[in-house]
Amino acid sequence: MYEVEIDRMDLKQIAESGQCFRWKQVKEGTYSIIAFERYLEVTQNGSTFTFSCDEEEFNSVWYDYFDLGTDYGEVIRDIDQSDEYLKNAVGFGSGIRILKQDLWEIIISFIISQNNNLPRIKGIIEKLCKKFGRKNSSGGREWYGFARADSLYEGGMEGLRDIGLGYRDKYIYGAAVGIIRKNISLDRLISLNYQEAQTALKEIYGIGEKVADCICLYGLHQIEAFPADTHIFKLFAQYYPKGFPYGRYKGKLGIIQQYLFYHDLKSNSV
DNA sequence: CTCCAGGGGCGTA
DNA sequence: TACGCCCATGGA
Repeated sequence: MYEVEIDRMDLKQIAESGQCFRWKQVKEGTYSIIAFERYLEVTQNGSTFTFSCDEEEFNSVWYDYFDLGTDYGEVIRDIDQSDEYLKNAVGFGSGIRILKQDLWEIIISFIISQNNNLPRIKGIIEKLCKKFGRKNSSGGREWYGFARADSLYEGGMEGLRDIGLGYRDKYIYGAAVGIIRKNISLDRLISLNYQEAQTALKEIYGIGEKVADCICLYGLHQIEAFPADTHIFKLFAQYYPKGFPYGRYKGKLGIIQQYLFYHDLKSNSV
């Protein structure tokens, strides 16, 4: 157990912001997280967070995962105060952070996300991990690591039947083949800048501009990436008829996008 | 450039 | 019961 004070972080907001698919609410204020072949439980009480790991693991793994080195307050303070819609959206999701997640997991997760809804995405990923992930047990609990490329490769296209991927199955299998045959290099993607990474990702079968931007933002932490989906386009048409001020937020558009997306998602579901 | 399939669940009428 | 809509993309 490790207890720490963290400003501007809200587990519920992060969990529901559509960037992670393997968080589960254990009880009010507590979430279980599976990432990097580790199982973590975090409890939030105001700005006090209790991590189920020790201090060493918190510092070496989770500090980075939660992007605790970035001052989101600075981003928030820089918002154009005359932009009522954005100001409202930021106030609504001010505890959101852009997680630094595993690149392979993000590539697969966001290929699955295309033309899909959040509950179904989570269900598919859970099935994939159960079948192709490493089985772990800790504290009398059983959990699966993320689906591994080599396991997916060995399973072939037939292995993906009954997962519910639909037409996305060939993209997932293709990505696994790409890793095994070294046509896709995760290390190389990590070394590229945003534009280069986006271009390289779009060359992967099943990845277009939208998914490439999601992978840049959530898997490579390129915070200038601005994934524009139907939520964003609708909101732009309604609230920014003269165009969204992209230039105003250059270099941190990804964070701005997350506030807008989360606000739209939540305000439409209530 | 435009059009449309392809899975499947869910909200809406 | 039907139909549109999903954090789109590839292929015709």
